Amino acid sequence: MSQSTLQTAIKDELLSRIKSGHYKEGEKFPTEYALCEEFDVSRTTVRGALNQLTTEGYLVRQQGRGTFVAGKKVQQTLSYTPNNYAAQLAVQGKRGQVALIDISVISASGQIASVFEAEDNAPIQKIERIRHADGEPTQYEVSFIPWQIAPGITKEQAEHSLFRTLAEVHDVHVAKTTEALEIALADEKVSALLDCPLG
Amino acid sequence: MSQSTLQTAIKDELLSRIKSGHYKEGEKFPTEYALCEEFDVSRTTVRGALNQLTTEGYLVRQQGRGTFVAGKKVQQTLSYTPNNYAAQLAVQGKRGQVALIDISVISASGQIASVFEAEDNAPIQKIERIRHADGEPTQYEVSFIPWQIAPGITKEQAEHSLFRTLAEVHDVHVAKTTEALEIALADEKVSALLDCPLG
DNA sequence: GATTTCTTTTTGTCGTAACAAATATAACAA
DNA sequence: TTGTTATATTTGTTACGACAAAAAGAAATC
Repeated sequence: MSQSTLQTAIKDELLSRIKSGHYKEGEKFPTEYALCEEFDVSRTTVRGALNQLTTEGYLVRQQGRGTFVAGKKVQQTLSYTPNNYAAQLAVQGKRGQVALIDISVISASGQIASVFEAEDNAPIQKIERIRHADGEPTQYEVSFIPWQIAPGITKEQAEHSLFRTLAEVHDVHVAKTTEALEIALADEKVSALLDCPLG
Repeated sequence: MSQSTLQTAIKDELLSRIKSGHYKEGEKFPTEYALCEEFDVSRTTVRGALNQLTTEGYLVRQQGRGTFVAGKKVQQTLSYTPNNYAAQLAVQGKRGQVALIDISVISASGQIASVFEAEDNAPIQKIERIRHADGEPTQYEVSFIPWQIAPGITKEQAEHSLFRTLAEVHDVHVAKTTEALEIALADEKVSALLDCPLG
């Protein structure tokens, strides 16, 4: 079946269970030891699978309490940004374009951390883009999204399913990603942004 | 110093070295065993630190070759991330909330002015908001819109237009998502953003 | 009954060890 | 030189074990 590793196999099995609703959302998930027995593997392997699912946003773990299924929550929210913008433009009969200026991962600090109620140094993705309408720039936007919410893509996803899912989706066309994105050391940037006093 | 774990301590140390340019971008990074010796810890711990840095986009690892500092050319993970958003976004649509943090008018300067090809001191509307999903903050966003393009966006409109457009969202499609790469002038950006004078 | 204390459960961290898999390097042969 | 083969390096996976830390639950004490 799974030509990959044990970890991945178990992860896939658990993921399918989650999606099928076998485990109720928001509540209990089998403990590590329970899974060790069920799959007859070591705790290392189980934790590997659970950690993958956690970073991808399917599970939430808490020391001393247990592991919980994360409600479908978040991946959807992001859709509003482009959709909403497209809707606004459609009303005006214009066509939209989005130029990605910079995308990078920074670590949470100060106000950003407090906004998301995240720990310090939690990875946060920062996206800068310019929206165009009919060729003219209309909006300059900076977004901060916690890494857990929009988890980084996994190796598999990057290799196969990504463009397929993109094709299956609406008419979202993604141009090739050619060049270099700057991997900022963006701590300075953030602190600069944070110095921007709010009203 | 670091009251955290060994992993985190080593991760922070390595991260500071990366940022300080101690390790050249795009190329060699010490091997796991080398780091084991240097810090006198087990491979488990070193790998923990390295994996953190990898998922945060600072390192790229390759079996058989080694670990490398993620420079401008090795950014597979990050470059795919926006695609991932696009993929995930179109899959489902649900409800979200938007909290308006601040809306104000600033005068164009530096980077902002050049983005819009506007004169200096041209009025620009600045909007800060936080997007929530299921009560949890998922995105912190700052937008800059020239006054001529969208004159007089009031607080009410900013809060309500979203929900109105949400109704129309379904068949509206994102026309195009291009990724334009600009390398970056990060310093000017920072200072430009710093300049934003609030009322 | 309410509070404190102990015990149990569960996840987090760190260590050791062995092997697999992918790559690089060196040695050798044609 | 070129191609092949063998060897070494390096990261990936899995196992086992021990203890720490956090939370929940039970028991004891006031």
